[in-house]
Amino acid sequence: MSWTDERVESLKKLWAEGLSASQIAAQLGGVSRNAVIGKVHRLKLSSRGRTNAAPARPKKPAPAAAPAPSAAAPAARHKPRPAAAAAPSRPMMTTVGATALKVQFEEEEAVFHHYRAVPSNVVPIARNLKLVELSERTCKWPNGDPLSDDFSFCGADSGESGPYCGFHSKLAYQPAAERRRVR
DNA sequence: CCCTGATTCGC
DNA sequence: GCGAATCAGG
Repeated sequence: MSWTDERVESLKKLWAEGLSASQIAAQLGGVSRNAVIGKVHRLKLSSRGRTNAAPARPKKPAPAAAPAPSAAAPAARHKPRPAAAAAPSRPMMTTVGATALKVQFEEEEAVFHHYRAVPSNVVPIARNLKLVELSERTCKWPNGDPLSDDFSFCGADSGESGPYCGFHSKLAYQPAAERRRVR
């Protein structure tokens, strides 16, 4: 992908809207956040309006002495960055920004509801224990309204470590993993 | 560890 | 000009 006038235009717009470089990169597609940042700098768009008290970072890396790894790989200038993976067909690329944020929020909502909805339907080896009946090895997945009288915990064997049984630990941790994968 | 932008420098 | 690698920081 190259920086066509159109793409540069979108970049300017999104950057002005306050989106992060990675978010912009996702919106444009086909570029990394580094590419976006690099372009932003070349366009001299840095400041972004806000009060930039100039954080100041005059540090220089200084390549340091070469390790001289004897029979090391020569070039090694390869990049394991396909980068163009994302970009899953968007209806309109013209109206983004706030819209993008909204979409992201709705996705989070969906995950949250999934997280909360499933456990009430499926029952592992639950014993529906009260809070005081829990031990180190009992699953602490909550069932019902905490303010209700019949509020209980799964109570199934959770094994040596972890607050949840095998079933609920998946429910508890999988959504987060999926969310991460989507990014 | 996740993320952010900033900088350098080989291409 | 481009952007990966790296840096500094939240």
